[in-house]
Amino acid sequence: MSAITFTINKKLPKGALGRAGTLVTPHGTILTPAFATVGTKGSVKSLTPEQVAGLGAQVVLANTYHLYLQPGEDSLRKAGGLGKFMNWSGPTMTDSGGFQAFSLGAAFGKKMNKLAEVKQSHTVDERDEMTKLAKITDNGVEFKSVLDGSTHFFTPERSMEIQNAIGADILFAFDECTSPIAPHEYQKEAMDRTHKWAARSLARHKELQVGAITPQALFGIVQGGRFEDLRKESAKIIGVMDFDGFGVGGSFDKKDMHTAVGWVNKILPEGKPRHLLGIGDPQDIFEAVEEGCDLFDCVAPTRIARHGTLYSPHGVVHITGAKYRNDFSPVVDGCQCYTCKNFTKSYLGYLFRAREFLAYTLASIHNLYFIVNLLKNIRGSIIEGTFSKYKEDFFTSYKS
RNA sequence: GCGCCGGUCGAAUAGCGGCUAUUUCAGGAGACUGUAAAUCUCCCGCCCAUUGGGCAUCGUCGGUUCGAGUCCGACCCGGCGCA
Repeated sequence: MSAITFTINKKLPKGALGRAGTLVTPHGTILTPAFATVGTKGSVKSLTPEQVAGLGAQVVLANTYHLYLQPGEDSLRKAGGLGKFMNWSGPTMTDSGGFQAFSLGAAFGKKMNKLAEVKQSHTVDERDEMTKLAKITDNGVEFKSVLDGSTHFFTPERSMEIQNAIGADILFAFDECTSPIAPHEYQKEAMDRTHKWAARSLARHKELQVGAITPQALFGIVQGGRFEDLRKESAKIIGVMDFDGFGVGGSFDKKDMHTAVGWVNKILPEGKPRHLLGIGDPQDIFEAVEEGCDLFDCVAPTRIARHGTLYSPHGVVHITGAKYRNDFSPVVDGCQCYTCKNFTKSYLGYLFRAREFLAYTLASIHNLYFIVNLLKNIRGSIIEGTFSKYKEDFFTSYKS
């Protein structure tokens, strides 16, 4: 008995993988494709839950590692779960902490992201190994707290227990997110480990669900990096396990991420939802929806917003640019977000220069609205059968 | 008029004989994809250039020295004190 139900309402024509669906969770319904706003620490940075709901967001994704360190699982459990704690009444999800094996491990202290263009193998500087905050073994991941340096050990079982305490509607299996520059040999090793962890996550999750008052759903995560053989193998193995849905995780080659997503989604069972972890660039979203992804999450909209970069249909706007100093038009003409309906580019640029907190709030509202609304429009276009045209028009206008 | 102190890239600063003149802010351009992120990077005298190179510059003009923002002299500004 699953905690969620997923119904496909309409598919893209000609056997394409994309579809519009309805995902019902214990805390509400998500119309897919959809963008999950990221609230890592139980807060969508700079926004109130009312603002998040007001811009049309359907679901919030938080992070197990961060919430475990602070405020801690006991607090979350006593609060009645993440939703009550943060006053978000809608659906919630939690990432397992697996991503931190990458962000605090291989990527720590480096200029690296999960979409690095892959050219040649890099040598690992051993001094870097000493400073990492995450170390991976077959049993789990040893983390050092980013708050106080204390050491903690996550196993798949522990991640499930903590996520159970946090109480989100949809949980993710504990996985290892690898570096995009890791060689095939290591990707294979990490993938095999992730598969074992998936089975352990699932087993512990099922135990924890026995007699649960509010049921939770668990998504398994496909890994395999940028390699076709590994991606397909991972999709086969994870896809037959008894998960409620799936996450597609890890690193991609920026140029053909959608190809890799396609390999995976052709293999995953059609009837279950698929979440593309950590992807949120507008163009990437179009591609991934076309290749069969239903859910997305990404820190980019809120992060770049706080750093002064705003989305527009023509590409990105650096709002502090000198050319906007006396531009008293909205960021996007006709945009229905609270920010565009009420404020000018000139004012926003000024708020950033003056380091006023309102800058971060207004910019985040605009960017989240842009992405959430984009997914809403994509969904509409799938249902109306105009997806291809909508995508083409968007790409023509949008310059990355 | 005399004496003392001080004049460094938009601002504020460091430098007190040794070669690329420091840092902060302001200004300009970027980056950011399951958040160590209200963060980070680069530029910020002029002229060419593909890496790079050439020429300036520390109030002004002289001087000492192999070498001067740094030492000396005169002058010009500003502040304080005494007449």
